[in-house]
Amino acid sequence: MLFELSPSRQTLALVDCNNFYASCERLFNPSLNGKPVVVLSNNDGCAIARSNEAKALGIGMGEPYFKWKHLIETQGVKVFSANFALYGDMSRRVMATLQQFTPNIEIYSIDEAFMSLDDLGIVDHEAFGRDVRRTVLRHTGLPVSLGLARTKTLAKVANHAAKKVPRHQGVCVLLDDAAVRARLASIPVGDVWGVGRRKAKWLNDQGILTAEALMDFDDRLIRKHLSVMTLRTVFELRGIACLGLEAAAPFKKSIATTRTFGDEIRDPAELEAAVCSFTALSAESLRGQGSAAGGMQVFVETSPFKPDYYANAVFGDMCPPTSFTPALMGMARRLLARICRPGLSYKRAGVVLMGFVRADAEGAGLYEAPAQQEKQGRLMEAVDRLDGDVFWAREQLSDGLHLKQARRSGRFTSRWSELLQVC
DNA sequence: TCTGGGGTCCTAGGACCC
DNA sequence: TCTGGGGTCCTAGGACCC
Repeated sequence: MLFELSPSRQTLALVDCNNFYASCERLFNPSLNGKPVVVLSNNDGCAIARSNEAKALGIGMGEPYFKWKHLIETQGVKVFSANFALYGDMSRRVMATLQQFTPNIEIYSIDEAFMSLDDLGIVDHEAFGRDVRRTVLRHTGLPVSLGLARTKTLAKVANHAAKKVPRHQGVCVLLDDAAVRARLASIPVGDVWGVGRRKAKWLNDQGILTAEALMDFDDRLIRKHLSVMTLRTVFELRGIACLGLEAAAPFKKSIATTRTFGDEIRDPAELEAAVCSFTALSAESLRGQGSAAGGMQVFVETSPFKPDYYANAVFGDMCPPTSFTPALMGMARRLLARICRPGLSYKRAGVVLMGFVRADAEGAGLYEAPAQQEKQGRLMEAVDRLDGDVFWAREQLSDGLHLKQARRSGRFTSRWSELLQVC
């Protein structure tokens, strides 16, 4: 049997910050309250967060800036370059507040967390939700919404309702079977967590339009035409928990640093410097989780919106696996040399680390003398403590990371270097 | 003129093996 | 007309999420 088939008795809450990045900008600039606010992606390319007022103007998620730029003049839209240092810091404050209610939380993304409510002795779930909401607002100034339900997928549904249905005022409890069914009937199948555009289209073609219809659909057809993941989603809609709370942050299996450049790069030395910067950032994150990388991918790309598009990627093996930045940079440069064609203007590049082993595992650094290894480790620790204020020599050539960020707000909460325009 | 970044997982298909 | 079959491993590409 694939799954335990009895309905779940657990209770989960999904806490989600409302329009997170836009709310963070408002926090330090109250004059933005009530006005449409949009936060842009790197290079000020497209919208990645919108206040409710901005959504009401029809500015879509991921919509390119140039398409709605005119609304700045006509509708008074306030626009900001992404300030990930600020958002990361605010996220940590929100999560710390949630952890005061229970240590059993799963930080799912920068602005979302699942809380296990079992063992808390909650009698009135609605009142509990309101308490969490009030407390987070008081501690951080950020508005959140809560959805309470028996499974993660239903908690997502409840959270959606908490945001969209005014009478819920940010808290929706969905524990009763009849209430679940009624709610699912009002939700388009494409809005269900785990059902993307492609699966929604297939389901619509089968006559499945709502989450309720998906809940009642044929398991065998789901398994045959979609995937086991989608079948899990269907079970979760039925109140049968297939996805557990993952309290410990899982080890990443790959770590990538990639950027689209604000201005295209023609000079191979500059491209190399940028790739070295990406390597240093990925390596820092790698050491942060105590891993060493056994593999690396480097890729480059010209603008896909121009003729003579060129994209290429190459893999290399690190033997033994390492987290030592100079060794990783050396590999990155060798790989880049194999795919970088002179004369082209590059718009995007990236470094992906993979094939991780624990940094202290046997085999990691097997061929380095122990004294050498220890020296390298101490050096990297010292570098990481300096928190981005150190530049590797080859990075310096890159003059930052070639990002355009015309409208970034101040670093209200961070001492991070102004030079490194990354999260 | 101007279109993000960082992840995970599944599936299909080929190579290879017995 | 013709075909063994089943297993594993790897990779590329797709789909999805925030």
